Amino acid sequence: MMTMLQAYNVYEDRCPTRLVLDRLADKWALLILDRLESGPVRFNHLRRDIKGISQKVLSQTLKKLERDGLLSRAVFATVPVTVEYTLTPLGRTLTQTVAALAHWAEHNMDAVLAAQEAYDTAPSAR
Amino acid sequence: MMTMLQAYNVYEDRCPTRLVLDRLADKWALLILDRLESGPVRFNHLRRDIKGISQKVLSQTLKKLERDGLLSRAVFATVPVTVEYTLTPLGRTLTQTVAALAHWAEHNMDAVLAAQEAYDTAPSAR
DNA sequence: AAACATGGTTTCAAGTAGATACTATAGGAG
DNA sequence: CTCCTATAGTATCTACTTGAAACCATGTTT
Repeated sequence: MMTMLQAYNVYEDRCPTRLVLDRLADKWALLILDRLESGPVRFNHLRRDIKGISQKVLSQTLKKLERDGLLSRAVFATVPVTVEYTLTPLGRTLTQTVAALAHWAEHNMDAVLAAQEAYDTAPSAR
Repeated sequence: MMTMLQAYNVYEDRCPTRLVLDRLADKWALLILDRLESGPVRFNHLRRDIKGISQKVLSQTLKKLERDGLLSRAVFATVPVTVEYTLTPLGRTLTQTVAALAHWAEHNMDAVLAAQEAYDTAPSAR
């Protein structure tokens, strides 16, 4: 299948890639995708693992990611119904990049915190 | 310098990496960092290149990125004053990952749009 | 004098996120 | 029988953030 890569440009306002970037440039979406890398996870399990996310935002974010084809939703008719979220192959192509971003944050925290402190205590007029 | 990598965990609510992820999980910040990869750019040049960004948001985002030590701000006393923004070495370590994310969006647009259409036209109860 | 360029700040309306409470179903404890 | 637990969400209300537009200060061009 041939694709015209030049037809898409994230810098353009009306380019559909902006819609995708909007979705990816979302703290919760990144954390969810990263968390799903190791296998399927249930709703409340995600809620407990990703500290600070609310039920509403988790629900909304999962719905958007499913709509984008990045993860799939499987319902099991267990006693309290179980819902499992799994990365799709498309979603799987993303996680490596996403993980790199999340892990950059972990590795470069010290430098960023130092920069913030230097900035905040700088004597120059700001 | 030894760092305790295990001390940081993006899934934890109060972990400082969350602050960094908040910054990176920002559409405009990603676009700015990506745009600066090829060299220093002036304020209004960024504004024109990144279609749809407002002056206020550009100004605020640049300030945050400068505070985080990801880019530096240089003022030149030209006739209308010129301000140039440049990636710092720290910022430079990020751009490859950021570029990968932006370019994932460009490469996988077709699949995402197809998934959205399939989702929206699905007969299943949603 | 009016328009335009620079790099911003201010203001205000509108949209979004978060906290909390609520729904529905069914098993087990008392 | 009633209460508490668990599941996976939805509804509501408030507080914050975003975006659009106007404004500011300077100086050069028309």
